[in-house]
Amino acid sequence: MPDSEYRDIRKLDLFAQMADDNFTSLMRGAYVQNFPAQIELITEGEPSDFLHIVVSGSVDLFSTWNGRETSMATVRPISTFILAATIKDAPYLMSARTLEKSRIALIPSQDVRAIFDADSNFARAIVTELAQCYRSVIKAQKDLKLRTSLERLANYLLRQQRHAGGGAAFELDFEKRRLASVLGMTPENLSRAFKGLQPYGVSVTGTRISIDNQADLERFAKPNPLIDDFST
Amino acid sequence: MPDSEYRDIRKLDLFAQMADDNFTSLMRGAYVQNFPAQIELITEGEPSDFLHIVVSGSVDLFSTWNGRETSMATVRPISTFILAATIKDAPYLMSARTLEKSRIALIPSQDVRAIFDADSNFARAIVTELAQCYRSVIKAQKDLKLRTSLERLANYLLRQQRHAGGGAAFELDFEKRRLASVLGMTPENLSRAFKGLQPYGVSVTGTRISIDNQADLERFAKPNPLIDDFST
DNA sequence: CCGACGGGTTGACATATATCAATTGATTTG
DNA sequence: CAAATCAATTGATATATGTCAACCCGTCGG
Repeated sequence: MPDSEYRDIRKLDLFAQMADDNFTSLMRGAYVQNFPAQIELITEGEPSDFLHIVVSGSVDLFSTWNGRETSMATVRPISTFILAATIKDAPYLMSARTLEKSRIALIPSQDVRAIFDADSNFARAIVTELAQCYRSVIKAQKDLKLRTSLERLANYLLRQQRHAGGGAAFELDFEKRRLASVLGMTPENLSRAFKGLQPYGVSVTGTRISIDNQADLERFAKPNPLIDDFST
Repeated sequence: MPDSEYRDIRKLDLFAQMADDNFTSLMRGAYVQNFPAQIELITEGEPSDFLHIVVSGSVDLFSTWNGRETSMATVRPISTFILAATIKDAPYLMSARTLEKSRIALIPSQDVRAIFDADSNFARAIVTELAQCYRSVIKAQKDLKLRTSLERLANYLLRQQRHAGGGAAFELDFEKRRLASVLGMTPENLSRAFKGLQPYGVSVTGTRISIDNQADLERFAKPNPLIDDFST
């Protein structure tokens, strides 16, 4: 593993505070690999042998049932995924596939569990990370159960806008069919939802979004920190 | 706090393995209180000063947005709620109200965080509990995004049946309007959904459910451990 | 006993969302 | 360049779900 990557991983909240030698021994068992786009990294139901870290590229977490499929989340550098399965030594609940050419680090789950017991800073970081993940899913569930698809899209755009720096115009960070799945609707419906937001000053050209009337859109979307603020 | 309650709480997965004196000091700051039915214990958005434990009775976790409300989960004895907010020292994402006369133990959040650092067995238990909670929400989200309301009801009935011992007839454990909210539908729709399951051998009399054709219902519901199995 | 109340149900209807088919437009590929 | 491909869009239509109003039927308190 190149030194720069090693340092990037070290800087993750999950690893930043732990003892040097614990981090080193965690990394000793780890390996890093490049994957092309559209490769299925893990499949739901399989045992969770490795904690995964996206070093570069991006990964889609999705689930299937009865022939249907839905996107649950997107993982971007640098962060981990399937931490909960690793901790519980339980089967993956979601599958993961690369969205683009990606570099993934794999840390044996048993090493993570062992170092957890040995390093209380690491333990605290894992707990914080898990609590964060839990709260994110709760927010997503509130979004799904309390809002219509039009409201979900409106709030998604406001979040994305803020994430992109807050300017009136910004880019969607993934293709619309995946956005539709993340928001819990069909691509056709997303297309109509964008039109439905035109009266509130939203215009779309390809992946470029422009919010021409911030106040109007916010009045419609009614964003709420207890749903839309990812940092708390 | 009576001795029997003290021992019951001690037996919780969360506290079972921790050192005696740590448990004692955790309980020293705690207090237990009786609440009547329909009392709002916590309100979303407020700071999370206490970890809550339902000793007896039951508690509804719910959320609101823009005048709408939805039930997120029901907490029954003996288990904790809002662990994640306590750990992160962040605002509650959900409100909680007693469904019936209930006895609730309250442990100051800062004590939980302090003992976490001092007791690695407690730390591990918290991580396991949080991972469990996280996975439960992921399952709930898959249920919501991948299934129709009829399918959700069918699978709920199968889960409830198993929970009740597996017999052909069993009782719903809460009122239908709340069940509707938990399943993400209106009471009217739930009523129709029950009718929609009649062809699969489901009959309903008040809160009593009878599954007359197990195989038929399962063929329709297609239960899946990665969504419906709460233990993994 | 009566009447108020609340949960549950039902029917009629409105709205939201999905589905299917066809088209466009951009990109890739031979 | 032309054919093939695929995401995105659009229109027509079907299905799912919500809303509103009415009603039923227990329970509870006067």
